[in-house]
Amino acid sequence: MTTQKEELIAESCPIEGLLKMLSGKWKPQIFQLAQEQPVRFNRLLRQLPEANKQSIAVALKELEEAGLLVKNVVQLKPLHIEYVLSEKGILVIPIFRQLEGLV
Amino acid sequence: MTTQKEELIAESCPIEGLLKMLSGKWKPQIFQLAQEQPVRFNRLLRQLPEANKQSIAVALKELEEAGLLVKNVVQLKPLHIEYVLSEKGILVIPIFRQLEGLV
DNA sequence: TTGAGTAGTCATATTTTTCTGACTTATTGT
DNA sequence: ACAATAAGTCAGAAAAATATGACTACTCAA
Repeated sequence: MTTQKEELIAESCPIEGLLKMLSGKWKPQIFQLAQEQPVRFNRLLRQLPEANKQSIAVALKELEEAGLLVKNVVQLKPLHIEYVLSEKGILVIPIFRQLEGLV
Repeated sequence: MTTQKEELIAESCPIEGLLKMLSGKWKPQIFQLAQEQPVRFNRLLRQLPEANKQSIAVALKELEEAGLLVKNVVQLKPLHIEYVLSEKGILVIPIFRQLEGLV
């Protein structure tokens, strides 16, 4: 739950909110993997063997809430739920490439 | 080498390190303020009245370590220690402006 | 019917980050 | 001499993030 304090701070500093899109454990890695192919819960558990269910579930939820990923149900039995990059997510990629460039 | 459809990416993720430049409490705000004028410890305590000494000290140290700020001793008595944007810090600004633009 | 795959949730630890208040060392002003 | 400002440091407490292991609910193949 967001406190009053956090809201005031977020309003006063745009960068802070932006960084929260991808800050949090495994979120950068998941965002990376999503650039190659849609990501799925159980596959991520295998791709990131040191991650745990909980963190991956939280990361997927927050990446979706941040508008970087879109959740999508694939009609296979059993149902597959995949997360693909949103339009916004795609726009973010070249910007992070620039940041990588100046390190 | 086996042809693995599900590739393991446990270790390297360039974005992750980049985000750490500015993730941490008060670091985005301090970076913002540093774009206006050099920042100083005690002045930050007044500019960010909800922050505490410890966090500001840590933030300044880490922003310096990340190469975004440069520490500089001003020969006033008592000595003033100010932190100014580095070249790299200046290069980061327009990139974050782009990120702000797509929200 | 049993076992394995799908995608999670939940309560409880453990770990990491942040906060609090006392303390330091040096200089200036009254 | 004493209070105020500079720039911090430190230990311990509180809060937040992350990890662990058990559990749910559905489908498929043997």
